[in-house]
Amino acid sequence: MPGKLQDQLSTATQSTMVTPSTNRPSRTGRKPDPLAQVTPEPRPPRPARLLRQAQILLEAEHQFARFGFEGVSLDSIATALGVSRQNMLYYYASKDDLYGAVLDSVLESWAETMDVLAQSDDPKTAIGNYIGAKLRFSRERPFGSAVFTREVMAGAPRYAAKLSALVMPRLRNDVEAFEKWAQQGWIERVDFTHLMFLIWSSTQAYADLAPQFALFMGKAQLDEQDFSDGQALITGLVMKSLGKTTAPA
Amino acid sequence: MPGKLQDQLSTATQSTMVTPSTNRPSRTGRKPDPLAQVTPEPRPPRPARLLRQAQILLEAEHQFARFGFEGVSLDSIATALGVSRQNMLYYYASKDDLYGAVLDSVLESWAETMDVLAQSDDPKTAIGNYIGAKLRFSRERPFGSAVFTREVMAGAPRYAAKLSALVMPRLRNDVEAFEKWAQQGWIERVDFTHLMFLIWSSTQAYADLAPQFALFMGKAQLDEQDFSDGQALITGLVMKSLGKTTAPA
DNA sequence: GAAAAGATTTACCAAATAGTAAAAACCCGC
DNA sequence: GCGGGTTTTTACTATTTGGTAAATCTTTTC
Repeated sequence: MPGKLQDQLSTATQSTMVTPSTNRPSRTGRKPDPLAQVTPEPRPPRPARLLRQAQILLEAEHQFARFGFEGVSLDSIATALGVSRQNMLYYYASKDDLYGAVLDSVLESWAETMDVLAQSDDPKTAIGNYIGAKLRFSRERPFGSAVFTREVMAGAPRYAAKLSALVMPRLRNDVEAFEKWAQQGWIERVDFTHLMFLIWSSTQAYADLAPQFALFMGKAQLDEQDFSDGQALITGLVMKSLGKTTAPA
Repeated sequence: MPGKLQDQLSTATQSTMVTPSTNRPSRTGRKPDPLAQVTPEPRPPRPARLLRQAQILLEAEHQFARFGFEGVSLDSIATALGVSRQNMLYYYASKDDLYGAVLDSVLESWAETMDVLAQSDDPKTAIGNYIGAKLRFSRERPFGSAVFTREVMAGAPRYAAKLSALVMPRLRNDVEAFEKWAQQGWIERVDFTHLMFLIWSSTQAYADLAPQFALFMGKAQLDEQDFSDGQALITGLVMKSLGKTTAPA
């Protein structure tokens, strides 16, 4: 699946740019150009490097999703990629670094889907788009989704700050969107906080618990039809509970 | 919390009874009574043993819930209990044994709540009781709940058989209960499979994601009010989606 | 084509981990 | 109090793990 890798390439690039900690300092400790101390000018990384980083990130995401941080060894990631652990440590200086990079890239996409709700004025289309976006994320990024859930379940031991900074405001924002619509009389007033919890958990489940869902349905994995069935069910439930789902004029 | 421990004591007892594998064979390998090979007569374990087993099980449940199987060391469980790892291995012969015992005891309670749905003829009360039972389980056994979810998320690498045997039939049974009510015209027909997924995941979230929910609500942990708010929201949603929720006569 | 920067390999290490073996201490019914 | 089963402790192992140091390719740049 080269497409998927390509998708993540940009993320890897960005991640590298943002966190230069992955650019190991040269072992000699000597500056390459002592005259230009103010501008280290860390010349752009080669494409091959970005590709490797993306490959590592992808494999790490898969493994962290299934076995969690402690359950994955750098060796198992490295051998899965056919490289040596030491070589991998050249790209990500430590296991924590790698894990952080995975979570960064996941959280970025995750946060985007949270923004979908408030992007439309009409509650009906907004909610539909929102649930659709969250389920699409579950379908397209199931491993990343699971990494995220695992981190939350563990009490976010190594990501509490970013979670608070990225996730909480968006949750709050979404609740406020519901509140606004209720105030305008476009939707029924229910407990929007818990409604968000329900939407969050039920859509997330189509990533985290998908294997179990599939097992129950007697198939190897969920197909597109299952996802759209789930979307229809969830959307229908939420819509109906909010009563008047069409914005006037 | 001595009450909680007491609650689990029975489970531990039962678990020991059911799985005599935790009763280590005597190190000599020599039968204590060569005349009575047919009736080993494994004299009832002392109360102290059961207590210890229950303590170990409880602590293991807590730690496995947060960090998963691979993320927990026997030492960390043992030191948390103030005993030596080797002593703990006397009660549970291996890490897998211990993990299996935890999952056994959790799954037993979990399966019980699944049976609540089909125990009433009236859909309204049945569904209400069911969602209530599942949320109570999330509240009273959050760690066990999380262990279960973690196992499912990992693809049930060491528990697939029991999951299929215990969970799947119950899920199926619950879906059938919905189907029956629909056939009798008591409830609206929706996709009951996905409805079960929604109920499962949204109630389970009040255990697995509770810390995150609490964080969002600006408190240290969810209180009883939050759980009943959640129950009201979920129940209301499901009820409304099923339309006619009162059984005729 | 030589120097420099980038990438990979080889060698090594200290800590942690699950598990084994057997001696020692303990407890309980008689 | 004594003998037999039941715990607990002590001692030890083999393996895995994340990480470091430095030598050795390999590629780019001038």
